[in-house]
Amino acid sequence: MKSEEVELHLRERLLRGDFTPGSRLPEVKLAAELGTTRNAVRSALLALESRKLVERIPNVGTVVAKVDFDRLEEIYDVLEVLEGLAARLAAQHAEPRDWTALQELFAPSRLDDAAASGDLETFLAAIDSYRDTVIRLADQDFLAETLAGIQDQAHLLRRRILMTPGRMEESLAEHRDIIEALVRGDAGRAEELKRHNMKTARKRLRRYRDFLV
Amino acid sequence: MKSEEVELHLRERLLRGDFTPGSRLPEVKLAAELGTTRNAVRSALLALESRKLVERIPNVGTVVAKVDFDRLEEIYDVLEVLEGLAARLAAQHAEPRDWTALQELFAPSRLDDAAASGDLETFLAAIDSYRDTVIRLADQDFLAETLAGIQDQAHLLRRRILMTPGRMEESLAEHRDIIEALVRGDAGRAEELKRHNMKTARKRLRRYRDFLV
DNA sequence: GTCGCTTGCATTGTTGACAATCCAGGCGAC
DNA sequence: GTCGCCTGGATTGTCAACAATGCAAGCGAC
Repeated sequence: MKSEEVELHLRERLLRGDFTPGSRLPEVKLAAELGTTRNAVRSALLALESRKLVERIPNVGTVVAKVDFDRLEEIYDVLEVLEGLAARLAAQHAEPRDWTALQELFAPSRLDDAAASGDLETFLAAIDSYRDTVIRLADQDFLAETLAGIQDQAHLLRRRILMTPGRMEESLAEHRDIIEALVRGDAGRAEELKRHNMKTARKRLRRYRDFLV
Repeated sequence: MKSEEVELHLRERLLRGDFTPGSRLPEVKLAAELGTTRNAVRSALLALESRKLVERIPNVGTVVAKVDFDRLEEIYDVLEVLEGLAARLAAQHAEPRDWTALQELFAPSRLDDAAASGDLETFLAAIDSYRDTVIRLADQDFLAETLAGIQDQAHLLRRRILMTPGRMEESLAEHRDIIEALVRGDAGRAEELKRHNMKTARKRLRRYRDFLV
């Protein structure tokens, strides 16, 4: 198992929440588990540190990054303008027919059941489709990379925010509005609506603060 | 010389433009130059790769990152919304008296000579003061880190854009407007003006494309 | 001349052993 | 009992030697 595979593997597990924040990630143990060398694990952890997914304390060890609440609010501020930018660029670059798949996915009554019953995985998959489509149509590699790096850090919280009462319905309605603006090619409105969507997420982050952390 | 010192040292030189893009950075040669070990250089280069300042080609070597023009336009799109965000947050968080130093620095006729005579270093120092002040007053660590990482990648071009005819005067006028809005605490206007400032920089990037690369 | 092969060099990649560091637990002085 | 010291174990950090890789120059066949 090469260093990059180890990094990918660990990243998956970290994003899924398999490791509890603050728990230790000893190089030798991981190397044994994954059937690889300590160095491969080591450089993978080094890379994950630069993504802020783990924290390395010199001569002590590596621990899973803790979610700092104030920092998460800051992350959402940044995400707001960047996701808004992505929506704007996508609206500018795309043709109406580029949106058909997304339109169908978010068509009336298509996702209402998932939202009402709290089917997180289905709903998350839909939101991810939105993201992937927008980022692809925005056609900006640098923005895509930047967003990916930031979203990694907010990934765990995102799931929990969606689990707060009524969030899926709220988010669903907001995304339907956004997509409508995107299809119309109304870049300014799409940006505005996406930023609004991030703002409402951020409000919940603050409101349910004690439950989410 | 420890790995982090090597990284800092190389970063300085890369940002100053000491190495021509595409030139090679052999681990052994650098280690000898800096009086350190190959390992220290190696991990420094690894870290610089994640900042996109150098490019590492497996089994071949490390080269100074080339400036890809399309990518730089994308970077400026992202910088536009993030610097705008920083200005907005700073205007929201700061008191009028927080701006006195910046006001004095950008006071009428203070920087006009530097702009007119093309004194890049003086002018850059002033712009850096603006940045530092805004980022400090915005008081958001995450935004500061994100911006720092991105600005590193655009640093070389920034100097060249300022050298295009009339840019310093243009930028000076724009910054005076921005600062005026900041002092008034007009967050929306400050954001708008800073974004405008980045847009005019981006226009020059495009206009002088062939000269800048 | 040019194509393909080979050989040598420069460079990075990997490995294993050893050094440095930190932390916890135990032990003794008071 | 508590404070301070010390020691053992766990973990990361460093190093030097060796392996693997890729590139370019040189050489020969045609």
